[in-house]
Amino acid sequence: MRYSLEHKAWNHERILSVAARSFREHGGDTSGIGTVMNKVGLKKGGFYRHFKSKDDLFVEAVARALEETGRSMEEVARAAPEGQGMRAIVERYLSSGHANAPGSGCVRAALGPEMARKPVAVRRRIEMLLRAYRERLAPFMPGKTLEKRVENCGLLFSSMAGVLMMVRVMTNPQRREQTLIDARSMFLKCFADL
Amino acid sequence: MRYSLEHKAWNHERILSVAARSFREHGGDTSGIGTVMNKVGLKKGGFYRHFKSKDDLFVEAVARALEETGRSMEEVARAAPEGQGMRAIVERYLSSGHANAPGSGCVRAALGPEMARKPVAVRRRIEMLLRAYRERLAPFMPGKTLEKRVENCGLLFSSMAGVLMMVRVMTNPQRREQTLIDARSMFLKCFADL
DNA sequence: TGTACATCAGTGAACGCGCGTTCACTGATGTAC
DNA sequence: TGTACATCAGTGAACGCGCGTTCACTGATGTAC
Repeated sequence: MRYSLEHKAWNHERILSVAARSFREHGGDTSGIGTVMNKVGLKKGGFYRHFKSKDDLFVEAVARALEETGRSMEEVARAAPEGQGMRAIVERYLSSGHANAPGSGCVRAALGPEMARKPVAVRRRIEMLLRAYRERLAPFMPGKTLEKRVENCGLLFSSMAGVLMMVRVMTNPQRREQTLIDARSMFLKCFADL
Repeated sequence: MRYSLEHKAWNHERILSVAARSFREHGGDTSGIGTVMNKVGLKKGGFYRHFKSKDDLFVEAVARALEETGRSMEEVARAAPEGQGMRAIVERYLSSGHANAPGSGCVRAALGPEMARKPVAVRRRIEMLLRAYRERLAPFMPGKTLEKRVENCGLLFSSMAGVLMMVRVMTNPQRREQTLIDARSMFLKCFADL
């Protein structure tokens, strides 16, 4: 081969990383393959050596984003005092930092409706990723059974994604922050005793 | 004038109506001006006699959608027994019917991230529309003061939009319905005593 | 060890297409006289 | 009442542009002998 296997894996990684950020920042329809490839330092023609199609890249970028967010949430929950995992998650998710950095944030809040419009085949792959995410963070959720905790995990993150998404529409930083404060206390109160 | 004033107003209305549906169904970036105009029965060149730009149409379509959803929610809340307004709203919003009809549903769940990516000038206009919506439905919300009810209205609809959006990603109708049921009882429980 | 060949990541040009926007023009109507 | 003119919603063609995808080709490397 012309390039070593590590070389290819490395570029694959970089395309994914740039796409995951670009899609969340500007939307999937607005981020072109050409732009992504140029940012990586390659020409757009080379894209199809790495991915079957743009939708294929989309799914892998969603996977990457969910893995990152999931890891971040898990870390913050583990670092919290005993029994305060969910509080830590809510506070991290509904933070100004998260609201101001969609490119490295939760993919639900950035691409939710776009995911919903994808063909069934694409959505099925995304569903599996979302299930893995729910199960990963379920241990920190309230609920008597594991099943309940997984369910609550889904509801909590979907709801918070909606709030984050609408906070990002707001133009006034004070109002954004105040809404996040209100939302944090609302979610902590609501999900404390489920 | 070539056409009467009513004629122009009527076409303006129809462009808006088609766009509001098309944007919510396929996304703003994916619905072209040409497609919208053709669906109305006009050529795309005529678009600029009615709107300054596509972003201008976007804002007016959001306004139209929020007005429709707001009216529907207000109706359902008024029709409910005394004190059951919010319950009726939650049940209508988190219904299968709503989940299956994004084109005529809540614009937050369909275009939230897209709105968040618009330039500040556009977002400011949308903010005003959202405020009007919150104030319209605040009477049915829990909260000791009007201010609290308005705030809770914002949080409730943002959260529900997140859930609706993620339900639309799901491919299995049973799972969609079950998630909506779970979400309804969660929101009713949470927002009952705020 | 040296040579011939196969592999394949990346290139660059091309494909057809639809995008948002502009503009000279049309022609039916309303207005002025 | 009849005529001349102004208005302007809608047309159709053009603008430059970027899109996703395909493909013949390049050329450095790995493999086979």
